[in-house]
Amino acid sequence: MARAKSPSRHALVDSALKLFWKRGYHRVSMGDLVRETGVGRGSLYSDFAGKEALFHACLDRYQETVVTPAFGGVEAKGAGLAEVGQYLDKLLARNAAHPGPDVGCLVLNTLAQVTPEETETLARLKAHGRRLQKGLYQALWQENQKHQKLDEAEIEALARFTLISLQGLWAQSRGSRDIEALRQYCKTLLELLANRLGTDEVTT
Amino acid sequence: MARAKSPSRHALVDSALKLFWKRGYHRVSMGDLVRETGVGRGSLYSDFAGKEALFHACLDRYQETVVTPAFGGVEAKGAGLAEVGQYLDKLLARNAAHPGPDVGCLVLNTLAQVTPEETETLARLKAHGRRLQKGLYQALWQENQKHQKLDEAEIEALARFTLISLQGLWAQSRGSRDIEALRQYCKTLLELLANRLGTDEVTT
DNA sequence: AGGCTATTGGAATGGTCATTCCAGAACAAG
DNA sequence: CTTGTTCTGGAATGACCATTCCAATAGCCT
Repeated sequence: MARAKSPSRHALVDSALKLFWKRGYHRVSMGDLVRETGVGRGSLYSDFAGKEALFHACLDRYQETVVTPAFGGVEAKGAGLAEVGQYLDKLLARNAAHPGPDVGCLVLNTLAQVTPEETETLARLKAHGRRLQKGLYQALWQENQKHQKLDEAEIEALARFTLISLQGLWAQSRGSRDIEALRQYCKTLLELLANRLGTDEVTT
Repeated sequence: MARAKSPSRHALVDSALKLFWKRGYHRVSMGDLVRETGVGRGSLYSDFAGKEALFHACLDRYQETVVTPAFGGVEAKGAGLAEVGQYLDKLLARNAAHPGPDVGCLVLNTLAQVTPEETETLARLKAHGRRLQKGLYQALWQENQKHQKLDEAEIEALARFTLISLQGLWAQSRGSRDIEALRQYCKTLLELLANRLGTDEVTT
């Protein structure tokens, strides 16, 4: 029936994801996507309803191939502050690997450009936030078991704080090449969290 | 010589600022600006070299009319953690005053959309970051005088952390209507800072 | 009023973009 | 090879945009 698709669907989405991530949704044209993916213009429109649908596929793939590998450790059963530290290390390592100004987080970049009308896109961004929040809550809860200094509401607040604060890390990484500043930020964040939870050293 | 300008130059820039702030640089067209400001198309181009120059004027005016009123207290001589708390209160109050999803911070919104080529714009954004960083450093330094728990390098790191973390607050405020979450974030941030500085209560 | 200058807003220009269309190429099966 | 199907990529379409131009207009001074 169908002829073998030249680049597999995953490869296609990966190429598109790379472009969207680097330049942001609005700065990528369909022409760019045709050039980058190697897939014909007509085929793009028969595989996806349009530019926005393709972007949604990219957001989903981003969760699988970027968020899960980095954040999965925090979501794992029994994870604590140490796993949060490892997550931060992964973010820093990715940042250091890039040559130019970093690309930051696809979700956060999109958030700053999206309009209230693009409800489908917004829904995906919110789901991402809930995912991180939940993972952080579990890890902090686990860590709190050691000394039981906080009640559940306080852990909830601390997880929320961490999530919002982390968004600053991504925003910052877009504009600055100063990796040392980012490293220092991560170190301070971990110290503050450890301090509040009563854990005095964090072993990564 | 010159005829009185219909809306004063400040009023013109204020109108443009409002639009840019709400919708972002790329989502505002010159047609929008003509409609909103009430100034003729030709006049806009004789007063400013183009859209980007007008935007730069808006960024400058943003510093004067938005940043200074909110952040000036932190920059004042002798300011400490209490003034940082007042600054956060002002941010929250502005957020609560808006009906729809908040506009966040013009500088941060722009940061997510700007390209590395727009050097003039980038320079202004970086200057903004330096301004906040400096103010925060001074306030934290002042607060640290009370108990002298930290050395200067640690204060520097704490100021950097606070700055990056605050960027998350603005990012978050764009996507969510959950003011309570923002309030909780501010509360937690202040507590963490106070804790690290040895100040146990923060009176605003 | 009459002349001068600054301002105006509509039209024209040249560009980019998403999306649609379609004629032909590439492929598989008979 | 022939037929039927899928894929391709260039061209066409219609929309939007920044910028430039310019004839008409509105205010100011003498």
